Amino acid sequence: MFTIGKLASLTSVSNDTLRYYEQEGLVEPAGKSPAGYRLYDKDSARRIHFIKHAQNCGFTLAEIRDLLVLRGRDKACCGDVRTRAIEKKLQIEHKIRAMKAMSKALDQLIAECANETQPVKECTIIAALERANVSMEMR
Amino acid sequence: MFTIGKLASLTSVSNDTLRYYEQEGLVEPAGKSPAGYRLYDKDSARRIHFIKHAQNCGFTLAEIRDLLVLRGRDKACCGDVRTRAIEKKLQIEHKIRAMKAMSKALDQLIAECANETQPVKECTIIAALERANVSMEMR
DNA sequence: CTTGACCCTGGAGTATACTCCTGGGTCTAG
DNA sequence: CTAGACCCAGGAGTATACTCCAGGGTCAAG
Repeated sequence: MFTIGKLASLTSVSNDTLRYYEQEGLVEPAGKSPAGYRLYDKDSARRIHFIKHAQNCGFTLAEIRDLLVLRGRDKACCGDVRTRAIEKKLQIEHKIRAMKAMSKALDQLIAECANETQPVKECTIIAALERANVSMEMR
Repeated sequence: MFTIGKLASLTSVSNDTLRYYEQEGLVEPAGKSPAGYRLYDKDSARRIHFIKHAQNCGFTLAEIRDLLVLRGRDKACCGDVRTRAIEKKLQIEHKIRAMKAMSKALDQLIAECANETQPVKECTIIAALERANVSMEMR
């Protein structure tokens, strides 16, 4: 069991952020000290890592909370989680395609702009980005 | 030449958003009507598409403005754009790796949770996400 | 028994990217 | 010549995800 500052440094988030997550229903301390200090355990750290990872991958805090709540409900069916997972996977795949197109466009730009003294007008970044045909319907 | 509503529907953004972009220095109308209506041309539409695409790929409006401003400066060297492009490419590659890990974790989840009536506790989404080893230092 | 590091709550402030509202002018079809 | 659709500026409001602050309690070391 450790206090908030410890968990904060273990997970590289701030005390404030941890309290904010608690307020938003994402993490509960494992317990409280007699003085009212939040006390956390290893599981809390795993939960924070989970949150950060999921966030990194494009889940919002609300979505993450949903997943965490589902996990908590013994009666919830796998199907619920599965549906969400499939939905999210499609979103992620879409985003990956967009990012790959962007990456390619950047590659081209980097290659073609090797001449450092050439004026920008000759650069192809804008053309490359305009060419890249990725749908716009993403958030 | 067409008015703001036309451009809005052509590019699937709202009138308000277009005015906001103008305010933020991202798009100028090609001209104004005698009554003060904004008038746009095809280039405006291309610019909006560029903005939306770049945004979709993780550029912030500030970064996009920088790129657009650079394009406008005849004297700017290709090197400036190139440096930004390389930086952004690294960020994008990092993000793509994270998303791929997430996608894989989701695949696994979807496969393992094929039994729709299985309780969530048996699901592996959290485990999968916790296993996925993607660095946390991303924004 | 005090000092400094740490913790608490509650609330305000920040950045980004919109989104909506008020109160008014313009334009086109019937 | 009027109704309805569209445009304007300026400013307030929203959502997300923090971040900071005030005012005060707690705890371990010396």
